[in-house]
Amino acid sequence: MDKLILIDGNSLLNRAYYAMTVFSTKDGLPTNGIFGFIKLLFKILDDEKPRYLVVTFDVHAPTFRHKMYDGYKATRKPMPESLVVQVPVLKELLAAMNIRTLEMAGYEADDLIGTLSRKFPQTETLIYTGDRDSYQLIDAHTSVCMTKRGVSDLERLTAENFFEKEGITPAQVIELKSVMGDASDNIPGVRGIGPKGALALLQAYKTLDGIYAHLDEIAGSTQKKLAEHREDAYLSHTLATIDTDVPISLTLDECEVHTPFPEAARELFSKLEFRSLLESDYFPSREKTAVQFTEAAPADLPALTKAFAAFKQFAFSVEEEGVHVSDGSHEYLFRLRDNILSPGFFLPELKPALEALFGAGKTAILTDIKATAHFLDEVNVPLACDAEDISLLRYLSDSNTRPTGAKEFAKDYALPDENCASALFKAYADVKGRQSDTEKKLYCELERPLSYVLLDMERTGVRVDMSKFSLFSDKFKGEMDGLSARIYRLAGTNFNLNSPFQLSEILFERLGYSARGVKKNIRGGYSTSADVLEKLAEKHEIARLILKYREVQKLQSTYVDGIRPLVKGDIVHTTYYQTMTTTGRLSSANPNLQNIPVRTEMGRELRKLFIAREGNVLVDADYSQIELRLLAHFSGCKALVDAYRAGKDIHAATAESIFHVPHGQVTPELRRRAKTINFGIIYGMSAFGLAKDLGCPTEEAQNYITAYFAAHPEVKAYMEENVRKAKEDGYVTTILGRRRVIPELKSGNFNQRAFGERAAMNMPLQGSAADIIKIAMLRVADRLKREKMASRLVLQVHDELILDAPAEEESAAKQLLKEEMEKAAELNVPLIAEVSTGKSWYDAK
DNA sequence: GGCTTCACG
DNA sequence: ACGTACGTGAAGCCG
Repeated sequence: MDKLILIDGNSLLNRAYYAMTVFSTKDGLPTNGIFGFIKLLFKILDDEKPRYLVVTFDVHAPTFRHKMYDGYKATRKPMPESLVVQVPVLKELLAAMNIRTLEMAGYEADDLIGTLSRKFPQTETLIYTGDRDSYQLIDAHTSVCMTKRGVSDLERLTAENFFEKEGITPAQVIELKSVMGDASDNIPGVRGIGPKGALALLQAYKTLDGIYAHLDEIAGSTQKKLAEHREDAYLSHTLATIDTDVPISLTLDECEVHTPFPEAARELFSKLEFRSLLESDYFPSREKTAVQFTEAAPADLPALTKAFAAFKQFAFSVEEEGVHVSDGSHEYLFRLRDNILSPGFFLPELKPALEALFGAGKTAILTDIKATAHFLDEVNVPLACDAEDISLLRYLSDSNTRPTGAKEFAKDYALPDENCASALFKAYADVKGRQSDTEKKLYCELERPLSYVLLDMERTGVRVDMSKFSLFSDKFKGEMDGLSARIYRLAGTNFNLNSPFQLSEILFERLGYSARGVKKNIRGGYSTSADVLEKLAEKHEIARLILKYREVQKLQSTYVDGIRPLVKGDIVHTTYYQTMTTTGRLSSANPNLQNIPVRTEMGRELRKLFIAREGNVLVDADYSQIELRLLAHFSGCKALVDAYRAGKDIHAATAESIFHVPHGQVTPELRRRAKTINFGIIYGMSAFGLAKDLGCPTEEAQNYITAYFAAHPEVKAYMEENVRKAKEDGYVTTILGRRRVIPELKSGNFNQRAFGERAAMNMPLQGSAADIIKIAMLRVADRLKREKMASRLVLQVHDELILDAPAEEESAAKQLLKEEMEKAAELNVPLIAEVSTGKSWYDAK
């Protein structure tokens, strides 16, 4: 007999959800319920090998099964938002797997299951649910698998074993419930009679009718209760009875399970990051790549060189164990001794082969052009051919992805590790195939060319004044010694000043300072962050000293001790990451040269470390308020546009309009506040955040926001439209069409959603500024080359570019830099770059 | 390895 | 009705 499986979708999804901790995809979509559900589904398929299977769902439409009973299900807890969002995804997944689902407005899942179980008596029917009502459906061809704890722990109840386990017949399930009721379903039953009483009555009289037919035989209070609640009992009988006559037009054939599942299902599984489930037999095994795999040795070198020279398109990847090269039909691995990429060993021998491989006229498929070029630099092999960068391609299609190596890429394409370079072929074809026109343009005209500019910047590096390190180091050490001694004396004890936990003990326990309103840390200590210390500093010398100590300690550890070991000769080479941020900005690391201090004088002094080469000057240009100008541009806000066109001080102008101050009468304090508010706008301002920054009550901050939006209605409209559209489309875009998908907007968590909204407001501004400076970098690099200048781009700090320029090129470089930066975008307000020069970064400001 | 703190735009 | 600004990288602590 063929088996038919009926699954109560909502019930099992619910069980699966609560059976495991909530986890999500990297995009923030919770998937734990779906995962558990599918795991169970696979187990059912494995164990039962059913020919037919249907998953039913409730439709939460206004019409309920029992309209006449208003309180029905009123006591059930609402589904948590992180489960609600999983329902449509599960349905989509089942559809992709070609699994029949069924839902009908006005009918609960158990009505559909009840009907189906009666509709196909020629099958052996198994019902999977967590709803005990379904026991009434058990008959000779129908059994119920009840979820116990978790999802995979199931109890199977059949016509044979049901009476033994439950002490009643399946038919009596309804009868029992009519008497005892069910609080979770709001079935009243007979008030005052519980499970035990109900069971005893049923054992004596079989049915509800039987009980009432013999009412006079029943003793005292029970009789009284039964008589009083007769109506409730019969209502309950109706409520508890599953409808087995729903008009369903579904044939058995339509319920057939077809395995393996279609390719669409594999894609969705992979999107949901269900990698372990993809290993099951329910997915067609991918065509084994016909790639031959060779562990190549230097002895083969002449032959290899010849073979490599013939490759038109090839994938190349450097891994821990060695170098992989593949032309799609043959993959070579050059194993490196002791897993160390040591340029002194083996690699130089490979040089002729690598030169042949990366020769002009070919195409290299890489996971990272810039990193590969650096690798080739070690053996002096030029990257002379065209190159494709899969990381950049993927980043442009989804900036939320974290950078990964070739092996991680290969995993997504379900190929074995040893073929990782061959997998890059597939990855490349796949990513390229999905590319939109905008992405293509951004890739070909912006990001890929930029990676070569960044490569040059990294190779060039920034010159460092080595003699300054020890001067700073000594100065900072002296400061810290003095400060720590005074701090320990005030504390009355020595402790680890760098431990926030120990510090909080000293401040809030030993010294007993008020911890009112101070945030607690995870380990129970109070926060000792700068804003907390600043409050204490009004009264307490020790807090002032700690703040000073922290500042010096930071300068010493991060900038002096952190950077010094990274200097080669007198040049420091940072690494720019092009696929790290969600907005399109670059990031810088090892060392990070994008956060060199500037805000305090002592910190700013560190910029004296970064100097021009011998006989050169640093030419430094930064955009003036590029994000605010972009806001003016995008929103068309008249006040902002007019102010910028008139060349006004924008923060003063903002102050005038929101504080209603006559022109020219803005105090420095008001201007400072307006500036903070302007920043707040760019960040997707909240009253709370603004209040924290201004150090004023939240209500006051809210008033400022209200005043700002009253004076700038177009900005308000622009922000609202951004959020609205982001919610509709799921993403926001920049001036060049760069996308950021914001999955948080769909989150069930309020904070996550609010975060998504702020990100939706900020990204178009921050991202467009990033786009624009990238254009400027390409043009600056291009012009320097065309004009055969010796000036070199050496630094990018988000809205700032720095050239290391020979003294004789100084004025040409200044002009070129300013011009290209300002011409990089045409906005409806002026785009201004302010340029200055100096021997050091400190002087060039 | 996560948490806290803090440097920058 | 819920706790916050947007985007990064690095250091030190602590388990």
